[in-house]
Amino acid sequence: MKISTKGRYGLEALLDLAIHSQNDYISIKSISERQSISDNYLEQLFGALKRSDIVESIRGAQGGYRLSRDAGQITVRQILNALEGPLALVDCIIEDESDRCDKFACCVTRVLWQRLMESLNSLTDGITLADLVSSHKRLNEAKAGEYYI
Amino acid sequence: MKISTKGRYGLEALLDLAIHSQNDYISIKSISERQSISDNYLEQLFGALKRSDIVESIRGAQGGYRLSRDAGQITVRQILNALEGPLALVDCIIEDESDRCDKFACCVTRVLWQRLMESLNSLTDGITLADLVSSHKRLNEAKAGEYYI
DNA sequence: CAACAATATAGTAAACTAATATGATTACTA
DNA sequence: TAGTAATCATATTAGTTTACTATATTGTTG
Repeated sequence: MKISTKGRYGLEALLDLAIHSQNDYISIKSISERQSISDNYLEQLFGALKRSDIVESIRGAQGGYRLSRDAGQITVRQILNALEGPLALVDCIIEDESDRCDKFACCVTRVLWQRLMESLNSLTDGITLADLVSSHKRLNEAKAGEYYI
Repeated sequence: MKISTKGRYGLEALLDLAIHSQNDYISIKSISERQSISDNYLEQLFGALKRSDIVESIRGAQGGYRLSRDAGQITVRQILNALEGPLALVDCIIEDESDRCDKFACCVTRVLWQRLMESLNSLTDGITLADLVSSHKRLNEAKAGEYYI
């Protein structure tokens, strides 16, 4: 019941990007170094993020990635959907999945899985990358404050 | 981001048990046949369910399993915890896990994973096996009704 | 004792994950 | 225009996990 490193790393990398880019393009390499994630692996993730129109890129030297819109317009749900697919705990509740079973017990529990997915969806819909950025800033200030004790 | 067959099969098997047992002991084999789940595999799941005090058993001929308390007192959360562990989407938010990372981006997203877990917890806390049973009964009646159209 | 059923532990093939590797393409800079 | 820094696209792989299967043991009933 874990999400994979795709979702975790991807979210952390996007947070790094949102913090370090002021609308300018940031290279995978610099993100990879700050967050200690393999740059080769990050490239794959950013490929998916680009296809989902969450980031845009410029190739070549001095190229890189930046958010394709304001951080406040990018939700955690969009990010996780791009990297992990739908937040469904079982396959049979995904729209285009047709391999539904016909056991009575399955039909009953399906409603349950659906409710869990909806709850994850609405929660992640309500949190944007901008929220994470400001939560990071608050965390940083709190940390800085500790030195004065 | 899927739960494993442990949680799925286990929940379906318990629902079957709740429906077919009136406080009497039901064999794994009969559940396995009704739900088409390998009986050998179900035995493992019921082992875990017993250790979590969700079912109790009697060995030997005419033995089997039954719920260790009223279905209304058994929550979906208890069942999933027994079979899948805590509903944590990442490891670093589990109480007894000490392998916390120290990357700033991770700390910020940790709060997010925590909120998702809490939401799953409170939702599954509010649904009991008895709820699933009655939802099954309603589904069955609706199905029976269809024949009269 | 024979049939039945839970209990416990070990083994395994297949699938999946998390990378790694390789090479191509593109664009900026000097 | 040569060199280099970067994205882009696939393929490969080591390791892990999943979903069972197998085997043996213990206990219960008739």
